[in-house]
Amino acid sequence: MGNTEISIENAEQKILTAARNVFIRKGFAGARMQEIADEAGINKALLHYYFRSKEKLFEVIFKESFGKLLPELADIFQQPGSVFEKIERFTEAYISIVMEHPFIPVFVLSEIHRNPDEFFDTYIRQELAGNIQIIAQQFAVAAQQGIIRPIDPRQLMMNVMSLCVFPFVARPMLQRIMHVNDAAFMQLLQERKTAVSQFIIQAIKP
Amino acid sequence: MGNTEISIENAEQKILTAARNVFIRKGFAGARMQEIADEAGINKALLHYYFRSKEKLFEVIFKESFGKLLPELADIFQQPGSVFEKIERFTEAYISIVMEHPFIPVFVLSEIHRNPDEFFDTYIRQELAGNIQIIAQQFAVAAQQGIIRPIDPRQLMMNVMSLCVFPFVARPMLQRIMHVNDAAFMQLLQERKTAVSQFIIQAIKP
DNA sequence: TTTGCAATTAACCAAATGGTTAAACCAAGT
DNA sequence: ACTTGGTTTAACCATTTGGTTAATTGCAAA
Repeated sequence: MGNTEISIENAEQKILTAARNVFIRKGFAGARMQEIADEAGINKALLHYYFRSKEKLFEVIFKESFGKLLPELADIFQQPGSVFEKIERFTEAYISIVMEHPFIPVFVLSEIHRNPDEFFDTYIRQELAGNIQIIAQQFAVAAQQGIIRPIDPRQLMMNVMSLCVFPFVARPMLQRIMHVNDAAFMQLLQERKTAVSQFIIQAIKP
Repeated sequence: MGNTEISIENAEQKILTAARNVFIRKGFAGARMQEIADEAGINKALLHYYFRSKEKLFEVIFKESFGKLLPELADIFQQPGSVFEKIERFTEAYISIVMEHPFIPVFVLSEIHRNPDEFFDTYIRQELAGNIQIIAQQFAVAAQQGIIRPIDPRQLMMNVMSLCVFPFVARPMLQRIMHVNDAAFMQLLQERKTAVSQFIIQAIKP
């Protein structure tokens, strides 16, 4: 009966999955090791056997999640193309990736409040800081050349981020406000991949 | 020496101020009653004397904060005016109010994850649910009449909210990314009051 | 001055929590 | 059969935490 592929997960995987869910529901401080153990169907001591501490466990999950997002996004503004193309690629990539890992923005949000400096030093300063300067510069140049309407590049950057991130962090409220179930919300996000870039481009094209 | 106006706060006020700060820094689960007491410069038992429990204390602060925002926003879409005017008023009002109470969006965000149903039932369903339907309806009608470009009203609503809320919840990261101090960030928010509505209107006008 | 009542505190408590330990389990190798 | 190694568990521990209690303080009315 060879079938240890998906049906039977090993303890480590079960822990990671359970921990991810609990951390999402409760946040870092609110999460309980016992609850994670219960949800994983294993003994609490096993958590510490595989991952030394609550902090370490969270770190593993956080890095694993966030590590998926950063490189792909960083890449986009390196490659050639017009500002419009880059915005299209960025929003499409961000929403696509995060649709498959919806917990990432919530984690990031909670981390930047819990530990802003360490978060920034660990993930942003090295991997993104340069790119962000480049993006702002590209926006500024485009505005100067009349390729896009005059706009503070920092406001534009905030706008792009806002439109991508917010639906994921506000999802529990948005679904209730708009009376949409999970499937319908995923459909909205699907449409949003192009809706956001169209919205932005319409707003900034001369 | 009559001067018990501002300089000398009573214990209750000191507690509320301290609690607000600690809840912002640590979130509900991460906040410690002892830390609040220390920051208020009073004994921990006094917290329970004035506010029965941690939950109650948080509730008082949350309601007090959120109560400032809701009525003013709800009002805007009731009053007459074009869609454009309403968007202008909404973004201006939201950013203005929240600039003076920057903790509100963070509280709301954490509450909709901690207790989505209760939050929705308590604050949204009664006070805003109707208005939100009205807004969506107004957007839909405007699109149909060609007053604004064709756009899914739900996407447009999410866009408006995104652009207003995000800078406040992502502030610790944004300031580091953009290398701006508190004063400069406030200046950015100040400019954002009109920048956001201009951005939206530019995006949706035919 | 005394009484009374709200405000404030130190000391305490039970429950919860992250983490540890020593023993048991179990599959593979000999 | 027996050892060996990683895996898993039950029981335990020290500390933290929200909350309580009983005593003290301060102050205004009688």
